[in-house]
Amino acid sequence: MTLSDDRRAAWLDGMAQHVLTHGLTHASLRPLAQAVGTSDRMLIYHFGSKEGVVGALLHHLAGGFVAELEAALPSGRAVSVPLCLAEVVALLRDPGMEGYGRVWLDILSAAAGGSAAHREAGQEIMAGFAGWLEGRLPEGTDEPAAVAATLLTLIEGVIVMDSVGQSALADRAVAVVGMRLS
Amino acid sequence: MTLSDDRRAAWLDGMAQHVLTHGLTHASLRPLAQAVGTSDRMLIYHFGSKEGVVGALLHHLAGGFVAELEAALPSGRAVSVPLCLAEVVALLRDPGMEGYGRVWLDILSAAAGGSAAHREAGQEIMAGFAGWLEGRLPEGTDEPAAVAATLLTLIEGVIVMDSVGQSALADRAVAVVGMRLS
DNA sequence: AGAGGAATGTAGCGGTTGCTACAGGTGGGG
DNA sequence: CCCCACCTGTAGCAACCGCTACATTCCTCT
Repeated sequence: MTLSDDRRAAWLDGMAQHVLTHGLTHASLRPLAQAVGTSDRMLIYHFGSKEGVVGALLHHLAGGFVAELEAALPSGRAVSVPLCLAEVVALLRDPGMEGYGRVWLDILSAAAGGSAAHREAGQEIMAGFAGWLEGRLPEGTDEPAAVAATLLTLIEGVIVMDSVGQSALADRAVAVVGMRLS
Repeated sequence: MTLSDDRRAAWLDGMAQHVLTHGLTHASLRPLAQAVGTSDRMLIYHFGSKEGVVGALLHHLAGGFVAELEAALPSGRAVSVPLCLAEVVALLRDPGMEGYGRVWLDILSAAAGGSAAHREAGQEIMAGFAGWLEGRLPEGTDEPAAVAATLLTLIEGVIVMDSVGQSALADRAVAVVGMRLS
């Protein structure tokens, strides 16, 4: 259980990478372990159980997601609410973020299925996203929390529409809301 | 492969019921078969493979979903766009529709994971939902298709927020958009 | 009644799952 | 030096997965 922090972080990085490309739903211990050069035996030993592995991995992914957001759009505040919305949608559609979209839907599915760990990870990711988004709203926005909630909900809808190939509908929605919120 | 239509429909009903309460992601043939009083052997025999079972089941669920929508709000058009939005959100949050929300997220997860069958089912469900929603918009709504796309995307976002216990954020978004769209 | 195809039960195959028992190695403190 | 606690490789277990071979029953058509 002592496992040096370096190695733990390296394992989590490697497993996160594996999950981002292969999905979280059907991730099993042996491929996960192979992705970081160890064995299922060791994952169980150091994390206690698969639940422990997944819990740590979800927490790691939540941090990685906000880090990715801040790395991609670090410049501070957007110049208008519609532009902010458009920027974020474009960012989430970037191929580099594709994996997060997939894992995100896996998390939602598991959370809706009753997994407390996934539900909590979902809340953690959502909180991080909401905080980052609110920080990007133009200075002096009225009711920033309400606007952020609106953008957030709409953006989640865009992710859903994209996942079934209805990006066109999502684009219309973004355009309409952008116009009404300006 | 000949399987009378009655029995096929009964099987699909039973399997749909099972999936609506136990989830689609981890549904396996043996429990599915037991739920309708047959064996995995028979499901494979009549549907060819698990893929065949799931494909038929997804199609059945798509039909069942729109049927449920029309049964719940049959009265025709809403009196205003914000009211329409509020009604639909309330309907989707009804405990009777809970199973569909869960299965919906399972479908999205699988679609994002690359399953063509789930992706197509997602499009079918989305199309049915969009059509029904557009038919509920108040008479004389400007650009009904754009408004429907907006509501649809926002509603998908609400489903997502609800699944991680952030209904409060979703409510704020519904309120804001309702105000701006009136 | 007999023939033949459709439908079904039984049993099991090969694979994967999470997890574990057992046997070692390895390194630092007495 | 030796001992003991930590770490790890090997092998395997029991359960489950989709699927299938084989034998049998059932129904229909002639």
